Amino acid sequence: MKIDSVDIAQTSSAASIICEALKKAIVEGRLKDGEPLRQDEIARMFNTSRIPVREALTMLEQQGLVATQRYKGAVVAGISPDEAAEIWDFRALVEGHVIEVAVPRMTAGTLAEAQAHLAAFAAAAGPMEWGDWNRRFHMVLYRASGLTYHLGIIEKTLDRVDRYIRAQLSLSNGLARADAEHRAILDACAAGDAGQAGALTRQHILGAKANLLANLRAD
Amino acid sequence: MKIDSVDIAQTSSAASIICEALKKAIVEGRLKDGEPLRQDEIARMFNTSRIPVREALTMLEQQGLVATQRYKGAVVAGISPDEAAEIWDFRALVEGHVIEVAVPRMTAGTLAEAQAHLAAFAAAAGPMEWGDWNRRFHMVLYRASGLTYHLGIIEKTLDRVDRYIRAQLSLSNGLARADAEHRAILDACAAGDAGQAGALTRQHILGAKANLLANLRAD
DNA sequence: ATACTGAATATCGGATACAATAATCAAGCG
DNA sequence: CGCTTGATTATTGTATCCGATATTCAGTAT
Repeated sequence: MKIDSVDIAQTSSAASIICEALKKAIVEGRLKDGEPLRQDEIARMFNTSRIPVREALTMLEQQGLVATQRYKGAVVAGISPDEAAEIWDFRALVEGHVIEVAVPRMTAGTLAEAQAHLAAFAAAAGPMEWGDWNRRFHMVLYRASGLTYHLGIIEKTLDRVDRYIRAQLSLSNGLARADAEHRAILDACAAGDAGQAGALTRQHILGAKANLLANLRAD
Repeated sequence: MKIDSVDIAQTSSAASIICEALKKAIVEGRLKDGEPLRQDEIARMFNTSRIPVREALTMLEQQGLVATQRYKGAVVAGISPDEAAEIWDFRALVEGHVIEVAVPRMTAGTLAEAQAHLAAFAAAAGPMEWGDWNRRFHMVLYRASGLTYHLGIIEKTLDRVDRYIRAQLSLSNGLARADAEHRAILDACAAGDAGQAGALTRQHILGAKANLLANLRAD
């Protein structure tokens, strides 16, 4: 076999492509809470029938990103202050644990990558990029844990709340504060102090929770 | 309005009915790991077309209960020893935390209900019932926490592994040991000792993990 | 006998068409 | 004028049909 081979496997169906596109729009906050998602309209956007659209919406509903009512359609699922408070507590619990497992397994490459994401975060120009680099920074550290199941749950949870995190980063001091805390977390990781990394991560998340709730209440 | 009104709302579509039925069969272990799920076969069973079947399968895939390959179909998703180990650690983390939150919020009714489930558990006759009452016992205690998001994650995780728990309960000493540990947990709850309840729950889960891994390795 | 080739079958992904339900709106009645 | 009632429209849920892909198996050549 002397020719170069390309993996031609179509691993992605129309449904999953549509799902990913919608998910991205929701996570980035381009689709607002409660905004209805019409099957016909989406089908026309992607030049497909409604069948794959319906499967995409089914996936998103399972992920908690949209809420569907029979014969009434799907809307972007919002989040109540109570839910928000609980989800941030959950994040502190799980992400705090995962980073403690991760620290002793981090390589020089892990730390370098996290450092690079931190620099990109500081240099980024708008809420979209801030959110992206923020998330990448944390996930690189978590991924060193090798805890696949935990990581999947974390990703799902972040998908659910990423747009609120982006909004918080945009507020006054949000960016500077996050940056300082990120550096402290990374220092603890570099020092191999798992307990400290866990404690700082929990503080980071619970501090964000307090800010978020204060702002949600302001509305 | 003087007549009795019945909620005639059809909250359940064909897809969700099929999904629940398949989920029950998988969770109870009646469908074995790797067993293929043919669309038209299932469609015939429920007297529907394949469309709602496909939506049910996408739901189950999102929940991690089936694995789908494009143009090849869906099979019941098994679990590797590594995944099992990680999932039990996750359970210890989350369920341990949730019960600590729950203890101070438990009412006399909560404890009575848990007690009743314990009795039913001891009186039950086979692996199916053991599994059901075991799960109900734990969930009643967790539910007192009021932590909706955490509870949802716990339910999803238990769906994923319930058949393995059932299998473990059927093994020698599995039942007696679980019963003794359940009583200890309930006692701690009744005494209002959240820390103790959390510690016992974690032991309960991590002990089960050790048993499970020993048995998985024996194969 | 074995390995390759190609047709036949089984199964899945998607498009079109129809049925069921909800939302809108106009007409009639008090 | 407000409320109800019925028809119209919009949207969703499901069935049927068609094209795409994978699998199986018979046939053939080496």
